[in-house]
Amino acid sequence: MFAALGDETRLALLGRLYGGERMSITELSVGARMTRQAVSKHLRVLERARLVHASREGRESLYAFDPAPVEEMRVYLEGVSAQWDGVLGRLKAFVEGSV
Amino acid sequence: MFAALGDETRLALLGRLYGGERMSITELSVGARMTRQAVSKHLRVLERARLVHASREGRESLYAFDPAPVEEMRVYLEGVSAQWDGVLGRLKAFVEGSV
DNA sequence: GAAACGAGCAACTAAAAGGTTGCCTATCAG
DNA sequence: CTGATAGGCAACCTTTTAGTTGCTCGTTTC
Repeated sequence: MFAALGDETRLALLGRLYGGERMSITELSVGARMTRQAVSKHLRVLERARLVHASREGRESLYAFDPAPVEEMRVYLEGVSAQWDGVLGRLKAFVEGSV
Repeated sequence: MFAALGDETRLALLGRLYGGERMSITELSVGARMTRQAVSKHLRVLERARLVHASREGRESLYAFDPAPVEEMRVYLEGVSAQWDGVLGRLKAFVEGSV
């Protein structure tokens, strides 16, 4: 997931889908300075990371933002922060104890 | 920052520094199945992302985990989640209103 | 002071990622 | 039915990234 987000183009795509609107590949390609195929590839990367999902509708694939992974990451980082505070606390205690 | 975290090796390095201990490059290279130079390069990537910082001590560079960017990201994602809930709410209202 | 250790730098190779082009299929509109 | 539109697939090129090797330099240690 970090890898999927670690690309400006993909972040931009997510930004456009973030409004909640479902968009086709061609639609998403309009602003981008790259071909439809390139956009398509990026969307698949995002899809593999579950940040986005597609649904075929007639002749077009509509992509939509998927918030679950973001939420999961948020929760995970909360844990990281909390544990790190614990680590700092123990280090502080250790240093003070050894003076 | 996403790009920096989007690499297994670097995540592993962060994992080892996460304990709060400062470690030298050679120390960090021990478990890794790659050369010291490769580890060194990864550490610089992490350093550029401010996830880690080094301090020279005699002939060795000691690297330490830096929690600030993680915290920033956590806060940022909080905003993302909150706004997204807003987006969903508006969409729901719109759909119901248009029926 | 010499051997050993920790690390930096530069050049190089290999592999992966980002992008393009060309062609083909399915769907929609006239 | 025909033409235009949306997209998939595969081959290809180019740039970046991950990793290695060889050499050099400063710091310890004996």
